[in-house]
Amino acid sequence: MSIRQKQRGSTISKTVIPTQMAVAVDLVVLTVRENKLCALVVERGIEPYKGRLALPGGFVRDGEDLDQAALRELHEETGLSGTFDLDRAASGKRTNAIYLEQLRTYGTPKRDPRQRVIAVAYLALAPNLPLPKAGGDAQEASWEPVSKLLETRLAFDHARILEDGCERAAAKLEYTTLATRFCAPTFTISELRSVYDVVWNSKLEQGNFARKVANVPGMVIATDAFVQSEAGRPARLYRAGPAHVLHPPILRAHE
Amino acid sequence: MSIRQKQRGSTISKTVIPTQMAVAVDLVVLTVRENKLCALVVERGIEPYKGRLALPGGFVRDGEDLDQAALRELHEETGLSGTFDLDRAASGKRTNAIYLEQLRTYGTPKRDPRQRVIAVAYLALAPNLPLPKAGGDAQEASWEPVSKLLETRLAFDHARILEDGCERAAAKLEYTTLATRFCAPTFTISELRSVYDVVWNSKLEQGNFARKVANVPGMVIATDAFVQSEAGRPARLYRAGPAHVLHPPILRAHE
DNA sequence: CAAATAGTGTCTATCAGACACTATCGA
DNA sequence: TCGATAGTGTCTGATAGACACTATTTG
Repeated sequence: MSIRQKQRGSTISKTVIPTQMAVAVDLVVLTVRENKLCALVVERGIEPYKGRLALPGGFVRDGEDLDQAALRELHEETGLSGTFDLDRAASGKRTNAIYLEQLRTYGTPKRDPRQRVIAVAYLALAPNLPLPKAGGDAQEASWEPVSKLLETRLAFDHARILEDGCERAAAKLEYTTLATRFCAPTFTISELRSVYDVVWNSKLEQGNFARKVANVPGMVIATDAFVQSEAGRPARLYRAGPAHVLHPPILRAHE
Repeated sequence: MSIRQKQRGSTISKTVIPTQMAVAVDLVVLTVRENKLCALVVERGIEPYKGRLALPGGFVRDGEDLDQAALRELHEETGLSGTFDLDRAASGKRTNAIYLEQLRTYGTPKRDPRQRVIAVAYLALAPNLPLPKAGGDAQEASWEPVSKLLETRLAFDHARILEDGCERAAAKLEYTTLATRFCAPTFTISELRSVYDVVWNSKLEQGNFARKVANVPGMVIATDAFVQSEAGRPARLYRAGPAHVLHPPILRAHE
């Protein structure tokens, strides 16, 4: 395949063959477990970084869309299915599909010592789901607290990617309804607040948060079911509403 | 070069050679001219899409960082220099450097009919600068109103990329101080408000906007210079302040 | 003077945050 | 009964938006 491309930006016309590179997708799959923000990681079985923890991912295949590749890798690693669809709740969709969005692309020349690899990172937000057992269809992947992962040395530039993913998630909670993606199909307001507190490392006031969420049109829809926790008054269950943007936003305390 | 990678997600170990692809950077360079949001475009001189308008861009070179490639292309197309640095104003930096940030990556298999090309798009925000004359170091690039470009048929999937870039810019004006990047080193509050109005297609109330901007700590710094326009009271000139985030944000009217 | 633009004062409705209070459960 | 959690009432300070008003220029 000898495709030639006139190089731009030069008064003297040159023809160059564009450098070919490998393209991979890497996944930052976040969830909340035991009041900690956790990410999905796999242990690398081969060099380089053999034995280190890494974000799940793999190479984009010939003729495969980037988004498709991300969905495929997610399924291969977790056995779970994902979706780029923003909608939920509407028309009783009880889908457990994990929300995905493109995060950022990383292409520093030496980020993979073997060869030039361009990594298109995706961010996924998952409810606290049990992973299919290792040894089955999926490779052994595990949830690990982000704080711990950022102390251990992740493979490649995955620490940076993970940080960027967490920051994106935290930012999106401010002005979108994506927090509900961390929750099961039905959830209590306390569970939703816990998502905010874990991702933001905050302690939002319980009463104000409940009122706030109830007043954002389309964020949550009350069901007529309740759950009883350890103690206290039973909490009403809600499901995600049709709204995507949070208006007005829930702002983190800055500075 | 026969690099092999164990394919993940399969119980039977396979080795595959990752597909190699060309990687390009494409630039959405936005500015405001004559009260219209404009983007930088070039006319394609070769097939495919010969004669069509396209976003400036080019292939990433061997050993070249993605960000470097974006800076290089920007310089080749406009003769101007860019920066990923968020800071401005502080310590009297009178840099005219155009702000850049990564936008999104586009990799649909058939987006380039010649071969698989992964395009890493960058968003650049520029003040209304004259472009160096064509025939010089830079190729002939021109500013065209975005509204017009989205009616004409841009090459490749560049209409989509342009739309995404505009949406990103509009969103960022809400909660960052990037609007000042559309302005010259010193500017009036009216000029800054015009940036918002053009990008958002809004008509913000003049008095409230001025107060708002003045009250956001670190957004703008008053100078002791004034400018006289056609008629009316002379307007004070400001320069960009050290703040990056806008707190509280300036929210668009939604719904 | 009028017209135009810059900038401030002021009022109202809304909202965030603090915190008290009520509601409803288990033990 | 107490302790715990869910949810509401209420007050205060800050803010957005509407709009009137003042300030300073050109013609």
